[in-house]
Order: sequence, then C-alpha cells, then structure tokens
Amino acid sequence: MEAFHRIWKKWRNLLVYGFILGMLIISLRLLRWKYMIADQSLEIFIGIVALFFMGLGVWIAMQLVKTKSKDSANTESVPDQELLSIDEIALKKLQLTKREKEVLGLIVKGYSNLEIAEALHLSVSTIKTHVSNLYSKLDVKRRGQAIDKARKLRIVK
Amino acid sequence: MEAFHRIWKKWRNLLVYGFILGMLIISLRLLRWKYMIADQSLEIFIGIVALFFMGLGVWIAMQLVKTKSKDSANTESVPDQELLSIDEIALKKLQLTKREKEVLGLIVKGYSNLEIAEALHLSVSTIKTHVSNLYSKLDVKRRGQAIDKARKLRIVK
DNA sequence: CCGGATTTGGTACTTTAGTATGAACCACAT
DNA sequence: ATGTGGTTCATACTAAAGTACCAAATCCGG
Repeated sequence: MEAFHRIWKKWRNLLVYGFILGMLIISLRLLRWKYMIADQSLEIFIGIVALFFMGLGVWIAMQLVKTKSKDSANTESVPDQELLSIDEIALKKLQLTKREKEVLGLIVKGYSNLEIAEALHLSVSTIKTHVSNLYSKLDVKRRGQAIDKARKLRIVK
Repeated sequence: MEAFHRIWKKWRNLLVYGFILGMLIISLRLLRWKYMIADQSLEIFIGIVALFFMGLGVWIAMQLVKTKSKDSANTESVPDQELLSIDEIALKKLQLTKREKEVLGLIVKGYSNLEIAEALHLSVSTIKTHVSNLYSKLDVKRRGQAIDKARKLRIVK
C-alpha cells in the first residue's frame, strides 16, 4: 500500500497535467467553433494558442523541476517556537547593560549599525559605542564572532 | 565596444530564443497558407502548434534551470542522523556551489574573509568573490543577514 | 546631594567588508 | 571544437565596521 502511495504521489501531478491539457484542448476546440469565423483572426488565434501553450510548457517544466516542498523553502521566516530557552545564568555573567542586550539582539538579526540606530532612534555613533563595549564583554573582535558566541552561549533567541 | 560585448554575452541567449521564436511564428504562418486548405485539418494543425510550443516552453525552462540536474544528481539520498538536520531541499534550491557552501559554513562561524582565505588556502580576493556571489544567491547585502538567513533556512549546522 | 554607572554622541582614524570588472584556467557537455 | 559554469585571483573603489578618545546628560543608590 505504501509502494502504491509513493508511485501515486510521483505520477499524480503528471496525470493532473494531462487532464488539464485535455480539458484545454477540448475547450479550445469549442472556442474555435464559437468565435472563429473571420479568417484574419485565425492567425491571432493560433498565435495566442502557441504563446499560451509555451507558457504552459514552462510552467509544467518548473513544476517538474522544483522538488515539491511548500514547507520551508522560500518562506521568509521560520517560526522559532523552539524550546530554545535563554541561558539566564550565562547572560547575567556577562553583565550586559539593557542597551547592549538590545543591540546584540538586533545584531544577530543581521541589522547594520545604521539600521540599529534607526530602530532604536539613536545615532550611529552611539550604536558603535555600544557595539564596541559589547565586543569587549563578549571577548570577540567582529560582528560574526559576536553572533556565533551569542548563539553558543544561548543568550539570544 | 567592450561594454557592448559584455551586454551581448549577457543577453545573447535571450535574444537567440526570441529570434527562434520569431522564426517559428513566421514559418508556421507560411505553413498554414501552404497546407491548410481542408477545414477539418485545422484542428490537427492547432493541436500540433500547441504541443510544439508547449514542448518549446519545456525546453526553454529546462535550459534556464539546466545546472540543477548536475548538482542534484548525487545529493539525492542524504542520511539525516544529525540532531540539527539541515534543510536539504532549501539548500538545493539556492544552487550554491561547493565553494560557496564552504565559505558560508565558515561565515556563520564568525570567520573573517582573511581567516576563511587561510582556512581554505585561497586568497582574500577569491573569498570576496565567493562571498559576493553567495550574497546574491541568498538575496542579502551583509554578512549578518547572510548568517541570519542561513540559520532560518536551516542550511547550516 | 554626591559619585559611579549608564547612556548618548561626537571626531578622527584604521580595518574589514563589499562591489564592479576583468582575466585566466579547468572540467565537462554539446 | 566550442561554450558554459565554476574556480581562482587581481585591481580599484565605496561602504560599513570597529577603535580610541573625549565629553555631556541622566539615572540611581547611599
């Protein structure tokens, strides 16, 4: 039963495409007898058909190529309902101030200093000061190291 | 002249496809006037046109995503005994090259470009190139964003 | 009220990161 | 044979990050 299910899953889309194709052909035939009287519009009709089916071909190919996963591929935000509890002890040991924690939180989200400044309604100079002090306390020298360390210490979400 | 050459290289394929398309349309029109006398064969003709252009669409789409088949060939079966399993599907969609994946792995560890260069026995220039291409594929502009996105997509450990 | 810590912001400077462009090479497929 | 993608590296430039040092305002406990 499982084998059947797998096979079905594999070829289901193809069958659906075939069905859609058949429906389209039938409807096109009907359309033709309904509206195709003038000879000069026949060219246009054929052109439309050609373009439409080319687009359909592109779409089908895309469907076939893309590994069908609507789950997490292009979704921008992955829900982090994970039980990633913050290590409060490690956080306290660092003696970070309120602002420094805020800044760190934005740094790990990939914010630039300018973006942090705008988010907190501060100047870039101030952010740089906080960032610099933050690095001293975290014992790192660069942004990337700070992010890595913050995650490893589990002091950020 | 150099600028023209660059642009030409970039858009050549698109122009070629457009040209072929135009040629096909013209030839189809000629064919129609040559052989399309009987009314009942018009249906068949339209069907052929539709199928042909659908195939053309498939072909074009395949050309556009051609490189995927090479990469995805050997990464089909991946054992995920990892605790923190990485999203192979999302990873495949990004079409990152081998080097780009390596560089990304070191970036999320907080390595500087110089450190990455030393770790991989390459020059900083090369690392910068890889990093730049990586950012394009990840659709980000900075290191921190790349780290954040890589973690959210779960394409790194 | 005083004093230390925090917060804010500035100037000046160095370092790192990032972009744009070009070139050369190789592997591989058409 | 030719073309394409990937890799490597270079130069030249701009942007962002980071350091060092300073100084003022604010907050808060003793």
